[in-house]
Amino acid sequence: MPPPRIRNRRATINDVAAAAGLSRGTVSRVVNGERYVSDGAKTAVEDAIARVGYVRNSAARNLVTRESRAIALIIHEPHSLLFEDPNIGSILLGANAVLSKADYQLVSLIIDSDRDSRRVADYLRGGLVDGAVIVSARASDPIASAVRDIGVPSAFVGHPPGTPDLPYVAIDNKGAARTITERLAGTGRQRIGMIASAMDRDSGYDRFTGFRDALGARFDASLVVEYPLYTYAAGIEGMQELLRRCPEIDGIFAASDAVAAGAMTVLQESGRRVPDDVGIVGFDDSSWALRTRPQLSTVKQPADSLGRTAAELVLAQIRGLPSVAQVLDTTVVWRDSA
Amino acid sequence: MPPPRIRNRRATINDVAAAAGLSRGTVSRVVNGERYVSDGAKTAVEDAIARVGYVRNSAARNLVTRESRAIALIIHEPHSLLFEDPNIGSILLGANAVLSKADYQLVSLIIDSDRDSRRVADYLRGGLVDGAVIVSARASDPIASAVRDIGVPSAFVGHPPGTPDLPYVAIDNKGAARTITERLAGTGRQRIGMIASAMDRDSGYDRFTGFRDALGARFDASLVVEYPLYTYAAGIEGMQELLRRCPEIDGIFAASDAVAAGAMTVLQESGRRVPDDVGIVGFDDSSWALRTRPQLSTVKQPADSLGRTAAELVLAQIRGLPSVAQVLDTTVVWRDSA
DNA sequence: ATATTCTCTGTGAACGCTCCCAGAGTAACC
DNA sequence: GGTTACTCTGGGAGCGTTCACAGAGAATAT
Repeated sequence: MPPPRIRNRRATINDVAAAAGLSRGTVSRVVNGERYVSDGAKTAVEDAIARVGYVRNSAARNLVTRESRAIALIIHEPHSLLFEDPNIGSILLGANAVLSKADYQLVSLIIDSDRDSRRVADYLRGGLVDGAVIVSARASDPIASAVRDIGVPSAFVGHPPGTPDLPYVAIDNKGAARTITERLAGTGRQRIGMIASAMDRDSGYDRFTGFRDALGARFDASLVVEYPLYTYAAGIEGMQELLRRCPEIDGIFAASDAVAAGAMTVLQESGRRVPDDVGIVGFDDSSWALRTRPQLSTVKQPADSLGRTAAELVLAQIRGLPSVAQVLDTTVVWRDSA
Repeated sequence: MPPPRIRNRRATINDVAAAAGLSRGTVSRVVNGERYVSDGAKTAVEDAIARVGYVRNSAARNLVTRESRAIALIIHEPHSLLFEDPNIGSILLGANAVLSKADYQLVSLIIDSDRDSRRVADYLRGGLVDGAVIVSARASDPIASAVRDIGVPSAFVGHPPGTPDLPYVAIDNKGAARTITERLAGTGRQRIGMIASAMDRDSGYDRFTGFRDALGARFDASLVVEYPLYTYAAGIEGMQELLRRCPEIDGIFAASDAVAAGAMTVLQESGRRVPDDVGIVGFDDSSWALRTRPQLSTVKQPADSLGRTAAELVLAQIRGLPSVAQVLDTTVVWRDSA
């Protein structure tokens, strides 16, 4: 008959109870700050906890309470964008602020492969989180349908087509694109083009349609180029291509500030003056916008609020309250590039 | 006497066993892919799982196995840096790649307040992760000592002073700074200054001392300015200050590429040509370096490998293998800014 | 033919916690 | 002085797993 356990066990609630000369139940009450504990018992337990070095085992607790007090934030971005997209950081911090205040732990899970996708789905299914915020899932993203199937309270940042029934928080990309395009046209530009990006996402597609609608009859499909990602590199290539197609182009709507920054570099290297020869506007009002010379006119996207609101939507569901999709306002920030 | 439970319970392993006409043990064996289960039993169980919609409860599993197969990546960055520092994304993806292959889930926890700090410590203590990678903890960071006290396998990216006994992976900031400063001096510059940042971290401090050592007797403390963060804004301010102090300055070592980009903007707006009038070098070889005109000479920091190696150090500890601190190589990338 | 090994299945005993109920003691009310 | 309420404590039951062991039957070796 071997000794029951050699492993140096971590202290459990029973060890604390023994050390304090009280029962498991009382220790639990102290640990959870419940009522109906005498002062003497409380200090005895706190003493014992310190003495034996007790820390609560979350797995055991979660098992019986059926909750984890953690919310996942799932980031599904193409590799390179994780570095370039400044919105993600803001969304993350916004969500964290809300959840932190509600005493929930935000855990970020990134998906960078199919394998990750499956593992993350398992993580959600296993009950390790009470809810999930999904950032920038694209159309027909497997994680989107997995989330719905699992039935965990969730909210999307952005509105991926094909998941109509799940709560989301988004901005009116189309309306904002229309507004800024109209203002760009209002500066007297005649040949206005667009460097579109990420057309497989609502954000990219809607910015394009807003642009098209704004120009109406003046829309010229040959002045639109399209790239998969919102990157500086896309701006470089896109601008080069547009100049090749139409050297007299005098207005550019770039799908994001990073794209606009790339485009501006090409414009200036080609000897064109911004905004005198060519006007250019971006989208996001990220830190990019302040780094170009001249500074960018752009659409301010409330990334922090997107994160906050998404978190609130998830919390509402957890609490059994109704939670409806929300569209947040954007504003045009008019600087010097157009 | 009310019915035992109204709540629509999720299916458990027992429900599966009943549906399959087999025992709990056999179901468990199938779920975990163990040997010694007949083909008939296997398909019967798989069938039953699909029928009742069973998913394993991770809390119960973690409780008995005493592991979670998850590793935390703790990001403790000042608010604004989460957007600007491109290294973080690479570190994250590098760590994720290694852990994913080993079938561990990476969970990122961000610390943005003292409250977060405590909650994250609780999360680690609670056994919800089997290990932790800590990114960019500063000197005397409470989370650093918490990690040591908790005794969870861990590794630091970077080497915060004051935590000598924990494994870390870092680059030789001092040596790299010395090398690139020497090469900058080798281009014939006479008045070389530095825009230092983040001196409360090993990276910032070591880059400064490397710079000082490289210049030896030619080091001039009045040509060094210091800012708390590695930002574009620090580059702007720092360069303005240096030009005020010494208009004839002709060489700049910026503590990071973002800082260098800010500095270059100021230099060019002041009418100085880079590299003809002033040579400038950065640090990181981030995407910033390719965005400036001329492109930056800089030190290539293997951010992806830092993440990978840190993850490997943690896995080694979990497996009971020795894990020792590592210093990764950097290389100088010589472009056109100096 | 017997002993040995291997395959397959079932079941009790944890894992460490919270929940709930019972019960003892004390205080408050009429 | 008896009912009623409130405070405090202890301990059984159960959360959903895995693990270890026992044992039955089939295959292989002696």
